[in-house]
Amino acid sequence: MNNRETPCCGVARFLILMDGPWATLIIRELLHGPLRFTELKNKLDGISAHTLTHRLKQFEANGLVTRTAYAETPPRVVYELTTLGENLRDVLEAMGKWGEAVPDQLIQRNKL
Amino acid sequence: MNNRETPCCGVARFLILMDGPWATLIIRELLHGPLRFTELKNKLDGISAHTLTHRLKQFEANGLVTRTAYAETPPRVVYELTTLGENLRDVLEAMGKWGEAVPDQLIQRNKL
DNA sequence: CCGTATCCAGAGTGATACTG
DNA sequence: CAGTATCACTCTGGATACGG
Repeated sequence: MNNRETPCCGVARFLILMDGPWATLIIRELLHGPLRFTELKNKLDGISAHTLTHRLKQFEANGLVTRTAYAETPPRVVYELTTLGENLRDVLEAMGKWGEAVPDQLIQRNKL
Repeated sequence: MNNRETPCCGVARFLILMDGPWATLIIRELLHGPLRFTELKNKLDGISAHTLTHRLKQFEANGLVTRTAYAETPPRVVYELTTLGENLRDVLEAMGKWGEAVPDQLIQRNKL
């Protein structure tokens, strides 16, 4: 699926950047506005600091999120979507709309 | 992220059903119309029979795809989207639209 | 508060070879 | 043609403990 010159379609490009189950969930939270590390961690029930750090760094490297650290004590770090990240809103909304129309039983059968 | 009574938002529900990098790509191919196993495998460059079988079975179990086997020699099996699967079109289109707007350099830096 | 370091488990996937 | 079986690898992600 990878290892080709340049991904043909936009769908594949989306998938490369939004890799893993947490990626989309993190973006969703940030669509409501900038958040601090701990706020993000609290909202994303079940995510580990390890994973959150990893995903946030990847997003930052890919230009979807900006990281702003304030030299205070205690430190304060705020994550915010870039324009590129903001543009994911349409995709997330389409996902959400579809997901809400899915019968509950289907979700139940798959690990949750 | 999982192990809660019932997923709160539609986004999470989408992610549960569309798990793994190939899931979305398979659906995208089927949006163009029904396809046979081998046709699907050829269009999805790099996918193994193993993986394709797995994903297809999962889709079938979740009611996103129907599987029709014709008792012929050689056998012919056709996969087709259900209405639920068809409804993913909007989501895929949003993804594609976003992905096409992503600068090439970002894609290059991540394994491809 | 905001991470990082390390170790480890599990899922998804690929390669290969084989079957009805 | 349409899978299945087996093995092994990679990568995400959790747990825990520690550092700035």
